[in-house]
Amino acid sequence: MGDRTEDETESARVARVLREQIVDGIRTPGSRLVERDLAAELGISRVPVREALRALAGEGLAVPRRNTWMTVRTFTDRDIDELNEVRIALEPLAVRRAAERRDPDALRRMKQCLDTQGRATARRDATTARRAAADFHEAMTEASGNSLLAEMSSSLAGRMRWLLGQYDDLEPVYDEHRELYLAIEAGDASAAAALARRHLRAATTRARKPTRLRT
Amino acid sequence: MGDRTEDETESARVARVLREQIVDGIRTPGSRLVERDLAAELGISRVPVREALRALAGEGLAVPRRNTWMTVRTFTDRDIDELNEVRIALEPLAVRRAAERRDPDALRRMKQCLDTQGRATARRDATTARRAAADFHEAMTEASGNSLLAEMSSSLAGRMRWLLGQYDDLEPVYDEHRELYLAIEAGDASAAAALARRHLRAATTRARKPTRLRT
DNA sequence: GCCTGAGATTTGGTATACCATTTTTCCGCA
DNA sequence: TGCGGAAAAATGGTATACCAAATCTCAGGC
Repeated sequence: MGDRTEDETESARVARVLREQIVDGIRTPGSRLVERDLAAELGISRVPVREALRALAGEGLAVPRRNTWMTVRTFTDRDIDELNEVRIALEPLAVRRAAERRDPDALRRMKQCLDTQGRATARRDATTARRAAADFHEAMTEASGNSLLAEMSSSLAGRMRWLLGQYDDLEPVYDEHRELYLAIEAGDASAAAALARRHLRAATTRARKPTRLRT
Repeated sequence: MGDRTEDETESARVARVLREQIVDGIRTPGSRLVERDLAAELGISRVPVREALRALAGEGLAVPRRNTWMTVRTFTDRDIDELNEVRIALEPLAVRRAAERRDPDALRRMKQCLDTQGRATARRDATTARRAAADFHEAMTEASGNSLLAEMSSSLAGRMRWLLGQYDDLEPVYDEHRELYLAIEAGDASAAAALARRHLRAATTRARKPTRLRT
């Protein structure tokens, strides 16, 4: 999918491909990300690969070392806790602002993501459901009207998509997103913020279970 | 200063130099950042300059356009409000955690920055005072023990340094930092969080005054 | 005088090449 | 057999070169 000649730079394309592979677990945590090898693999030169790797490092999906190869990040329980702690600081604010604004375009985008997520969840299409869930979060932070807040959340998107990939039961995620959307659409800022906090606390426990099991 | 042969990559050095020039206003908002020109100016090739510019764009100090030059970011009142809104979400959390941990090393680093800031403020050395104030914030978020939180704050550091450069009276900033430090050192998490919120509200009004005056 | 648009110029995107540093390999020795 | 350590290989950092796209300039027409 998406191999068309978009007017996307090679660098952006490579970043997208690698990000996908990392969050989907195709690139296993700890494995090397060697500029030359990736360039050869993708049939391009090192320069765009290099830029893509820097971008992934910025998103916390790749770990750079001095003068040596990067590796795919290994997420720990502590990383998950830190991520959720930051999200609990940012997302209730985002949904509160979104509920205050009720921007029609933003609401429409959220609704679209939500419906896609709902359909994908119903037919057990985990990949699509996860992607739609991530898109919903992005649309939500954009609906806040605070572009910096949206930018910060977007820099967490990779980590969040990885996190979503860790658990299989995606129904509760859809249900909670739906409640969240309804509260925002209704303009109930306090309720929306409360739901966001609850959603995040639930996400913490959901994520920890499978991680703990394979210890 | 700092022209020694550190084992810093050219790319990092260029980023540091440009960041300094931007927050100090030597590169005026809206002015072009042309890879070739900067490379010639610094006597190096385009590659490290390119990487530095990407980094600055990530920090929100440079604005990239499609297939064209970047420009130095022009900050608006709205940008300031958005920045402070995000800081109000993140920093009280950081100081709360810092007060709960009271890590001796972290406290020592904070104290050191604070003292430097105090001395520089007393002798009206605005440049040093601003840098020390920024370092204090960084030490504070690191003291939280949440590395992601520290990373997020660090990505805001450039914008914050720009913001600090906008106002001249640095004494209140020092006073508030000192109170903040004392609360954290005393382990009073709630007081520390409250002080952080107050500090940020004060920062908003301080920053807006000079911006408004030159409208 | 002002718009238009085609050619010249500027500029970022990518490819290739070389170098310094780090990592790996593997031989000789205890 | 295990352990330095030096040579070899791997790898990121930087420089240079070329290309396509965007921007700028300016002559020509209204």
